[in-house]
Amino acid sequence: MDQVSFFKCLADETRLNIVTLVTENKELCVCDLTEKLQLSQPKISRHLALLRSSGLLQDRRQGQWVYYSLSAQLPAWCYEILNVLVQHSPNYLATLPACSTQSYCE
Amino acid sequence: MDQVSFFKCLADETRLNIVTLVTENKELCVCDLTEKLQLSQPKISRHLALLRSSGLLQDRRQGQWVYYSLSAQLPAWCYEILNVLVQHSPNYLATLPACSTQSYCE
DNA sequence: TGCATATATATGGATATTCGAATATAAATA
DNA sequence: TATTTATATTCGAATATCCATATATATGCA
Repeated sequence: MDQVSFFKCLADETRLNIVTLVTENKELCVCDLTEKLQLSQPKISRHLALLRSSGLLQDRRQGQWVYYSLSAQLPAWCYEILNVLVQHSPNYLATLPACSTQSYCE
Repeated sequence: MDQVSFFKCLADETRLNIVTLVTENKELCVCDLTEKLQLSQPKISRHLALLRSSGLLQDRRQGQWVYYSLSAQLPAWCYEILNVLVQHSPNYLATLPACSTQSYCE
């Protein structure tokens, strides 16, 4: 994970929100993110694919659900920056609805 | 300076190098950067304009030279992230040639 | 004023990014 | 097996980004 790739991951509002939420919550499934961010499933999924192929996130399938978390292989400076991020993340992220994790989290 | 704009500033190799060098050196003129990064003057200038209009850098003209430095108005999290950056900046930045600050720094 | 140096901007083309819509795949369950 | 739920991918269009080249502006000095 080089620095430019890392910042490209964060240089989009959707991806920044995804990464912030995943960092705060350790692990989230796709429908959690779809619900919390109120965005379409393909949009979330496309950004998750980019974050995964960049090496920032890792995924884990459990039954029908796929859970995303921060990759365990990141260099230290990535974690340091993400820590700064979540400590200064915009307040609205904290007020997003929780997810029932069933039926597209409706 | 919102987070997405900040990361867009850093999501380009040229701009990342400019910001890292300026953070390390407090203040640099355009020809310093042109020389250190071995890039064309218009290319450097274009990226500097973007960094200035984003509010990340401020400029100061002294005679024919324009000196760039980090904006003094940045939120704390920006400085924190930039500190992480310079402490983990790739080694090659440290070995770039110095600038004689005369005649396009030749 | 005229010229050299330092920096900025405009133009247009190439490439990359982002999106919505449609569709595909994978697992669970009836 | 057929259906439902969860997730992923493809496609084309719109937009954004980046670059090289050419040119403009600003300052200093003869």
